[in-house]
Amino acid sequence: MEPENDEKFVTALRRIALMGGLHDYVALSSRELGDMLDMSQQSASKRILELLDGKLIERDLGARRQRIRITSKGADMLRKEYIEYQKIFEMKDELVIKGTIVEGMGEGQYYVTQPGYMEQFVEKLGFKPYEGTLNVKLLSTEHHKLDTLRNGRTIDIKGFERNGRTFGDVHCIPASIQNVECAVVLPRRSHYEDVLEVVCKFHLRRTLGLEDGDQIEVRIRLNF
Amino acid sequence: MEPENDEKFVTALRRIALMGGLHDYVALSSRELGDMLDMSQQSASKRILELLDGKLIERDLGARRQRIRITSKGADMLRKEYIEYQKIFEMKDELVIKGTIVEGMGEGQYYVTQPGYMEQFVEKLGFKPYEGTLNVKLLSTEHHKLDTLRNGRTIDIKGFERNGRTFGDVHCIPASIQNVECAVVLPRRSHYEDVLEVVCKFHLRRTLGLEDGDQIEVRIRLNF
DNA sequence: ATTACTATATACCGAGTAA
DNA sequence: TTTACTCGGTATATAGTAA
Repeated sequence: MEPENDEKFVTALRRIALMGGLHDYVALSSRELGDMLDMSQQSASKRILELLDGKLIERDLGARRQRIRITSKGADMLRKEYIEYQKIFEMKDELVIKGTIVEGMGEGQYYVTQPGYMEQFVEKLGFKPYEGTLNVKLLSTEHHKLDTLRNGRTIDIKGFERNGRTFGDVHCIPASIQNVECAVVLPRRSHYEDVLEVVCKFHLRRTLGLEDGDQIEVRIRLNF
Repeated sequence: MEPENDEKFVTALRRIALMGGLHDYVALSSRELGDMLDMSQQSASKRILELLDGKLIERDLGARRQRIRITSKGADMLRKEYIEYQKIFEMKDELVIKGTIVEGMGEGQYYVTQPGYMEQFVEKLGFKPYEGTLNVKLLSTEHHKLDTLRNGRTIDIKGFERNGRTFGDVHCIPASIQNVECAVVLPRRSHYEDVLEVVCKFHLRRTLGLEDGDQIEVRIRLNF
């Protein structure tokens, strides 16, 4: 039983993040880090080497001062803890995400109407979706909330193959827009998407009178 | 230079908090805690003793299963980290608290007009307060935000004595209500108060046309 | 001033075990 | 079953120091 001691890494990462290391390289000597963490320069230097080894930070070792930034792997580690704290202190069961309506390119309709998905939507979401999706582009300030969603419970729609084409797994969460029940489809993590696709029993654009560019709030139910 | 290793304590506290230990005693054996923290039963037992020693948890050592809850000191430790994560991920510099206008009992006026306070208000807040306060009773869902405020920066007004009566320290934070600049006075922690007193250059009730029972939003500036 | 190696001191963990 | 002691092995920290 090895203790897998993430904690000492996260502590250092948090310090670096508070200096802005999530967004850009920050100049940070081992002595400064040591002071912040209440440890010696030597230990801080070692900690930095460990973080580098674990690909949690990247370093630009200049002649005088090294500059450090947090990798996406390191950011994930921090976010995971943040989400735990949110659970502890917020105990919220809904998350509101703001975004604007954008034009769909028809793929929504193409995917939703695939029988392989449609059957599962009906069974797992409890309604037969309208044959098309509403696309909501998230405001940039809301983007990080996708990670919160991905770390919570989701309704998982299994992928399938059809005519030699692969349709991947889809992860949904129940939601509502202006009190109309619906479900959001989480975008793939890898593509760094910022558009939520919303499936609904009704034609949301018509029902709610929405047009491209309108700003809306999607209320997502976390503990369904 | 002793490393003052809070981190291992916070990690255990977080685990306990996720089980509900902030709100009530939770049954938690040293083996279970050990499993959750990836450590042995022996080490978890030791960790529990350390947490007890540091008054971070309280324990009800029953015959079969011990029950543990987090003390207010332990909760503070967790909240402090939570606030760091909020800083990292939210980068917010204001906090909006909702509440309703309630009747003041005249104590606001009594206190504000004490010269010992008034002089400091003028000096440290930058305005001469109207001789009375607006009392805002927080919605119960907003109560926890007081702790966030208490952990951030405050403008501290020193207490004093006068005619044998003791006037305590007062902690203020700059804020605004409907774009009118003001400052909130944090209620004493010990009394578990849920009423914010708002001091302002103007008579807020008259200026904003507020009446008892009206719901308002107080925008509090965190990084003044 | 840096970073980071080596050697030594300290802290920590867990196996064995008692109550 | 519990909790928690002692003890020995190991991991971690720092002082001294090189580059």
